[in-house]
Parts: sequence; structure tokens; C-alpha cells
Amino acid sequence: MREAIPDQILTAAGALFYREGIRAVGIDRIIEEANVAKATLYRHFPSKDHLVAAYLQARHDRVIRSLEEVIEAEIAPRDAIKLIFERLHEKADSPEFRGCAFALAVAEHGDSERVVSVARTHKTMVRNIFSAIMSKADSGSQQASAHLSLLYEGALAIVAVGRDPSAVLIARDCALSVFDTAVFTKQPS
Amino acid sequence: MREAIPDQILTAAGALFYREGIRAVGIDRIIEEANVAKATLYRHFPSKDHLVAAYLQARHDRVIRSLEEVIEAEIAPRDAIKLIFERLHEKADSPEFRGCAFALAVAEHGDSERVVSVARTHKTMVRNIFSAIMSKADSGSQQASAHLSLLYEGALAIVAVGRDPSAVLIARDCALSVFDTAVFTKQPS
DNA sequence: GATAGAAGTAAGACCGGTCTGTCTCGGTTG
DNA sequence: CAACCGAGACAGACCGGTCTTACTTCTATC
Repeated sequence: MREAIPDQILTAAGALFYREGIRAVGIDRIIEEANVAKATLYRHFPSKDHLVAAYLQARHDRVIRSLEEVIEAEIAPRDAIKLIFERLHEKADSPEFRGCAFALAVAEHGDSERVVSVARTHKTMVRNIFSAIMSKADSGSQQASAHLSLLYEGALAIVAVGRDPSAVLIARDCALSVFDTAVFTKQPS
Repeated sequence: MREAIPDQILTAAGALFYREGIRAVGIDRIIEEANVAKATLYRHFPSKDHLVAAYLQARHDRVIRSLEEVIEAEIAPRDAIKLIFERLHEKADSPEFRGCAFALAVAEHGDSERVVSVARTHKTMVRNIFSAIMSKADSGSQQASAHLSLLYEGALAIVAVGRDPSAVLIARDCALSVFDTAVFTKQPS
């Protein structure tokens, strides 16, 4: 067995969901791509909604792990921010990039509590990543971290529609500028 | 006749598309809500894709007109920015707000050239609005206008998922800060 | 201004296709 | 033998889009 079956299904479903959209991809497409029987899929995921949530959860884990690596690496907060945006730029500079998977999923399944919940958790944790970085800069500005995540999400949204990855670099420059003024004008605690 | 039939259809379709999603709303729902026969709909809009594009176009016209009013009003650039974000906050502070209709549409129909084209045009024009405001501030910083639209889109994206309209106010504060530093550090032309 | 015809409309049957989800069957593997 | 699996038929609903039928409304011509 090359791979556990649930992962096999999630891999196929995830690629299709992100590339073509969730509603646009039927169960039949997924089981064909995953080389799996329909009953097998429904044994592991009781409904398509569950499968979508699991796909988002897997993506969430992956993205957050990648961001936490940046935090755990002992690099200066300013460079961490730079790195995060430049990693995003790399991803955005690819024809198959379609924007934030969680925003896409909520756009299609905004009425599914299961889906929205994972997406919200993800956004909250991304904000917390920026918050952690800013607190390492010993300028406890929670405001600045909110600004950074705003720029991060804005870059994702603009690239999703306009497909021009340079927006991410512009966001990076603005983020660094926000960081600098936040640190420069920091309040003594 | 209370209203031209195409507008009647567009009104019903627009409300349903935005509220529940484009793929989630079938033609039957639209014609029922618009009190119109199916053949009538297809006489005015040759396909659902055309109808979606027309819905986006109508929304585009409305939003851009509202933004241009801000420009044409003789108010200071800084106040114009403030006003734009506070108007967005008003809209976001409503249970039926679901985020940027164009981002939602692209998420669902990213492969439709007709749909993507309207969405891209919209995003470009929004950026141009900020650009026009910044050039009135006689600091020709195109960079700052890009930052402003980044914050604008970020606020839309975050509210779309998190449903917390206060993100728009945070974006406003950041935008004003960006504006101030851009004007303060402007280059002599 | 009356009238014939063209055009627009509502209502809904209908078509072929696709959707999610269930079920059966027969094979394979531990 | 028991649990899982692939393949696929099947159900019931819904999809976008076409077409028919009967009715209304507008328009052009006399």
C-alpha cells in the first residue's frame, strides 16, 4: 500500500477542489482520480461536506506549520515578515495559484458550519502568527499585527482575481513599512 | 409596467446570487423570484453565464458610481479615504454582507472569461479610484494607492470569512497611517 | 380610430445530463 | 471467515436549456 486510503482520497480531492472549485468537482471525479470506489470514499467521509472540511483542515495544517517554522527559526521579526510575504509571492507566481483556499471554500459553502469553522480558525491563527512575530519585536503592538494580516489577506484576494503576483511584493513593502513605523513609534510598556 | 423586465430579472438574480452563491441558485429559483417565465429570461440573457456577467456588471456600475461620488465631492483626500472605509464598514456591519461579490463570483466561476473579465475590470477601477485620490493629495505616490487598495481588499476578504466588521475600521486606521506617511515623506516632483 | 398581425409573455412540459448518496456483487487480503 | 475493497448499477433530485401553448400587448397600416 503506497498510501493510506483517506490520504489518497484527500490528496486527489484537494487538488481538484482547489484547481476547479468545490461545487464544480463531483464525487465521481474524485474517486476516479483517487482510484477508489465510491463506497470506500463514503466509508471514510460520511458526506461531501465532511470531505471538504477535511480537505480544508489538511490545508490548514500545512500552511500553519509552514508559518510556524518561520517563527521558530531564529530570525529577526522584520526578516520573518519579509520571508512570509516572499514565500507567498513564490506561490502566487504560479499559473495554478487561485488564491486563498479558505476564502474560496467559504465563497462556495458559506452556509456550511463545518466549512466556515475551519476557515475562520485558519484566519485567526494566521493573525496569531503575525501577532507572535510582533511581540518578538518587543513592541507589543497588536494593532500592527492586525495590519499585517490585513495586507496578507489583501494580497491573496487581489492575486486571486487579478492573477498578478506583483501585488504580493507591494504588500510586502507596505508590511515592512508598517513594521518599521510600529517599532519606531512604539510605546514604552 | 413597474420595471423593465431585464432589470426585474437582474434584481432577483442579483439578490439570490449574492446571498446564496451563483452555483447554488438555479434558473428556476430566479424566474420564480422575478415572476417571469423561463423563456423570457432566456430571451434577454442567452445563458446563465451571461446573466451572471450582467449581474456583476450592474454591481460594478453601482459600486464605482458610489466611489466616484466621493472623488467628485470636494473633500480632502484624507477625508475621502476615511469616508470610503467607513462606508464599507457600514455595509460590512450587516448580517447579509458576504464580502466582495466579484471575489465570490471568481471563486465560483474562475474559468468563465466573461465573469473574470468584469471582476478584473472592477478591481482595476477600484485601484484607480485610490490612485485619483492620492494624486489629488499632490503626492503622486502610486505606491500608496496600491497600498490603500490592498487594505481595502484585505478588509473585504477578512470580513467575508470572519464576519467581524471591525476589521474594516482597523483597515481604515492603517490606510490613514499609510496616507500620512506617504504625504509626509513625499518626493519633490 | 379600428383592426390585423407581429412580438412579447406566463406557465410549464420536457430533454439529456449531472449531482450526492445507497446498495449489490464479487474479489482480495489478512 | 471477516473486513475491506473496486466496479458500477441505481435512486431521487436538480441542473441548464429548449420548446409548446395560450394569452396579452403593442404597432403599423388602412
